[in-house]
Amino acid sequence: YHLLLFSLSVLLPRKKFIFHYKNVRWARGRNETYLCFVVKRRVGPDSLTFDFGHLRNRNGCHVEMLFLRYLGALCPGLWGYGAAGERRLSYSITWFCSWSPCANCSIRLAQFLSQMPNLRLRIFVSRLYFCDMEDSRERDGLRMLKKAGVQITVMTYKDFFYCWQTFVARKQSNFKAWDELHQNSVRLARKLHRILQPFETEDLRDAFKLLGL
DNA sequence: ATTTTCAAT
Repeated sequence: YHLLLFSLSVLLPRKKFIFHYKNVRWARGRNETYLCFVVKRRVGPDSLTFDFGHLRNRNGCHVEMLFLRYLGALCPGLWGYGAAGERRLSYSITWFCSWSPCANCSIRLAQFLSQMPNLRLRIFVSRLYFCDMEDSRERDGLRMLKKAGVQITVMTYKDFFYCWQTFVARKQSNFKAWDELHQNSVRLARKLHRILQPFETEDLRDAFKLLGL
């Protein structure tokens, strides 16, 4: 586990971070997904411990599922197999992913989290994965995650800045925003907001459209 | 105007 955690903690090369987290509309060649995470563990009323690192998808395993595999090592006591009568530890995990989760990962995550009331998950995404079609399974998946209590947010400048400071081998260089970072982030945030609206709203909108209102 | 996606070759 020590070896594992060490390998998770290596900082991302600058170019790799920029290429994979760039929130461009047409993300050609981003055939990998990166996940930068911060794990906070509540050890007392006023004290926390931190763990952080990054992962990449490997061998056909999506990075979210890879993260779940490592969760036991990252979050000791999450499953409550400590001493008898000992309370389960509470964790909050924030991750920053270059793509939003696919439908299957969303379903698996939602199922998993429903059994883990002591685990809070916040997901920041740079780009939305296969969410163009109104009826895409990925859209359904994101709604399921929200229903499971996951906070899903599109990354803004401050999030990229934070990631740069935290996960990147930046060698004292400051984060420089790429062209259209802000516009792309706003566009994607609006899109995500529409996706996460309850179904009724879309139904109403369709009804209004039908009525010509 | 059109372009892409946790590859496959």
